[in-house]
Amino acid sequence: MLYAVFMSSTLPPFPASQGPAAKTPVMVEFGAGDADGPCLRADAARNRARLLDAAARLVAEHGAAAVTMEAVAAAAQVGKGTVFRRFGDRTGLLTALLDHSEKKFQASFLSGPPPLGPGAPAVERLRAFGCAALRRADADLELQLAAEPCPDRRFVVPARRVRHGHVVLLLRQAVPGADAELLAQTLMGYLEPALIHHLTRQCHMPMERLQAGWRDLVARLTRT
Amino acid sequence: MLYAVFMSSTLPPFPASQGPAAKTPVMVEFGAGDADGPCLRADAARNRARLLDAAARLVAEHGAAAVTMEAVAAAAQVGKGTVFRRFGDRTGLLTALLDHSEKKFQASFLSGPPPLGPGAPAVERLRAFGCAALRRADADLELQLAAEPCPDRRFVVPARRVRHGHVVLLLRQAVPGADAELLAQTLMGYLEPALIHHLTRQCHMPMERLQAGWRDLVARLTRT
DNA sequence: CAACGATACGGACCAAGGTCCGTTTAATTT
DNA sequence: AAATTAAACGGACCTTGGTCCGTATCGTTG
Repeated sequence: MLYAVFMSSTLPPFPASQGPAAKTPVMVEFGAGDADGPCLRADAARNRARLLDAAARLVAEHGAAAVTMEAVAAAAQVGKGTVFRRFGDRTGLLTALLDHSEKKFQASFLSGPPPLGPGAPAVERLRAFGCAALRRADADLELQLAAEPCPDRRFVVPARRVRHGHVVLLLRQAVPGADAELLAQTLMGYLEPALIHHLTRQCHMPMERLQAGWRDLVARLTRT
Repeated sequence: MLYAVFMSSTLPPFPASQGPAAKTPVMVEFGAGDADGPCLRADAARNRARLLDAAARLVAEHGAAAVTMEAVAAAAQVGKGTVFRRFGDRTGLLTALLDHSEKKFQASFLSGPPPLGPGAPAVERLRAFGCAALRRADADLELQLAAEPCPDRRFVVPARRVRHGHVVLLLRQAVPGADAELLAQTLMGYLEPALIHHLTRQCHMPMERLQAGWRDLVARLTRT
């Protein structure tokens, strides 16, 4: 798969910008090791696990807003600096928390059974993709909202690039003549957590309406 | 005009959550006074002007990132608390900075000459609206990015509601059978400052492509 | 197993947004 | 003009994200 490199959103955050630019940061090696970050040192791995565990507990017990970097550090019995070294920033930590389910989702549309995975016609996959994405977003909306990065990073987030790439691919098949890039961005916009939150929680729209909206959207956009 | 109440995005921010809920906050009175905030006390008005002036100067000279609440307060020779009382928060201040041009834009599509204003067929107005919005966004992207509120307020911002309402109206005319609400959200998503920033500044797409994309989008969505 | 270099650790420190509340001042009433 | 009151003022203070760097630890090499 061409964009498999993007799958893990918890690579190394970026080797901590410590000291001036004279530290030869060893450049992140993609694809090393297995699922999680490429072979951390023993203590680092242990702390990472403790931190994620503590963060998850905080979310479960007091909501995403309670996930303060200091609170997490304290709950994991670890120094604050450690949290930042491991996850870069708050967004990174929250994203790591979402990583597992996001990867499952990715797997399902990259290589799962049709109509989501390969095997079904592009338009049908597109339909299924949106509905699945909506369901997934609805599941842990609060966390996804809290994990949203600042505006100028939002489109560079690995998870988003994977989804985007997928939609572009499907669109190119489904509607060859069009500007797939832009069409894909439009479709992705419909799946934005902030929008879903607004529509479902603030406007009280039922999920079915959003899904119908997505199907209609796909229909209109792919109509030749 | 039905949604004229939303036009000024610099009403009173919200009477500062001072003290417990026993202060009878007098409820914001819409539509009082003229353009700017409804008849402030003399000193308040003076300070407001000074603050906006100082903020604008800071943006011009050192970019939006330099617009620190303390920096603005200092530059305007005013206490920090004053800045917050007047504008609520950083987003409020930045939004106030954008208010003037936003109102001009609103006027142009609410009551300006066709094809933007009333008089042209809905689809045509929709096309014109997007292209104008794209141009406007491109003008002071940095500021608009910096003014973006947290995810769960993004859709409640007055300026956004005006635009949204307008698009819904046009869509209802142009494509009667559809779910105009959702279609409008989709279209609005294409005009999101963050997206425009990504496409033009990070992907180096020319503005013309974005505009063509918009026209295509409108064409597809309004096709019966 | 001792020495060593790379990596991780921790918490003091900084910056900036946001709140609080005692004091001052503009407007209104008598 | 004095008294009164609602509103505005200012800056100390709190919280939280993020940085820095001296110290401790891991894992490897001789």
